[in-house]
Amino acid sequence: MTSSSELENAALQAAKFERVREAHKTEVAEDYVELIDDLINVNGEARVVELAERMGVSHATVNKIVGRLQREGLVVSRPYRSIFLTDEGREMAVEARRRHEIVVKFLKAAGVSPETAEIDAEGIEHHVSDETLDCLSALTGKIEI
Amino acid sequence: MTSSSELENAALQAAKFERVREAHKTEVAEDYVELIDDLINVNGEARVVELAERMGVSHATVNKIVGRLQREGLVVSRPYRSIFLTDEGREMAVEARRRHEIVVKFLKAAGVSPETAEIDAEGIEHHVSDETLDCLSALTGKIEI
DNA sequence: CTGAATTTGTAGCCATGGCTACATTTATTG
DNA sequence: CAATAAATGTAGCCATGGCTACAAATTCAG
Repeated sequence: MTSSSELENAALQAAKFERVREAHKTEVAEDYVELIDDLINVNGEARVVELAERMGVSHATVNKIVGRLQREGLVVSRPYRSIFLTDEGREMAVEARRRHEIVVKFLKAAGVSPETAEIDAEGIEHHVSDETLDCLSALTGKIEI
Repeated sequence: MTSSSELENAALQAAKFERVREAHKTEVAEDYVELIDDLINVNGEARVVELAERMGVSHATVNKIVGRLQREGLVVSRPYRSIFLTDEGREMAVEARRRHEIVVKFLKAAGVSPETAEIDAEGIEHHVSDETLDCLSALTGKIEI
């Protein structure tokens, strides 16, 4: 149905790509928000330097992105102070971590090495619908038995 | 290991995000090259209008991206003519389709509806390592039995 | 074969997320 | 407490991938 011999409906196909582009917009936000939450939980605060180090990016880039997150109401930050999550940001972090963990668990259960599972999950988690997430959970249970 | 109570090594974590960013760069190329290959196989040629329609994007955007693909040696195009793949482009298309199909098959086998499977696969396929791909194939076989 | 429709190209705008370089503020230490 | 170190902020650059608007070429009708 996908490709090869027959071409699917153009509008449907366009909708899929549209969806992927949409997901990309929230990916960065999810990753940052989740990391900020982790840092707050473990270190007691989230600072620009550590975000930069853990994201593998310059502090200038972090600043820019934190600015956007603040505009979008996910984060609160005052100059030269550490970064906090809004309620909305915290919700997003929780949800992101939930997805992440489901995907990682599934991959490991499927026989993927822990290292690869972590790496692939980082890319996959943002593109998994609730429906698929449920199926992965269920499958993880079955495999483990 | 991922998050919650303990923070993993910063360099490792950075490497993962680095990897995801890297994948993003090739995503667009893979999607276009695969679609171009499909169009050539089915319609005999790939034209800008149809790429635009199927990607859900303006023709100006397609033009810009095709320009990049040509700079990168994946595609050949002359003004006002249809678009062709280079050998490298064709290889990328074949590989992309292979991944796509493995992911879709797996998702369907896992109980995801065909529509959702197609949608999610579009986002997932670019972030799945060879190791994971092998595990998904194997798992698909087991589930089907 | 000419005129209209379609397709393609191009220019110029925008936001994002990279970067370096430099400025400023905060923290540390002698 | 002053001087240095570290962290943060800001400016300005780049490429990407969106867009609209307009220009040019090609195709299709009549």
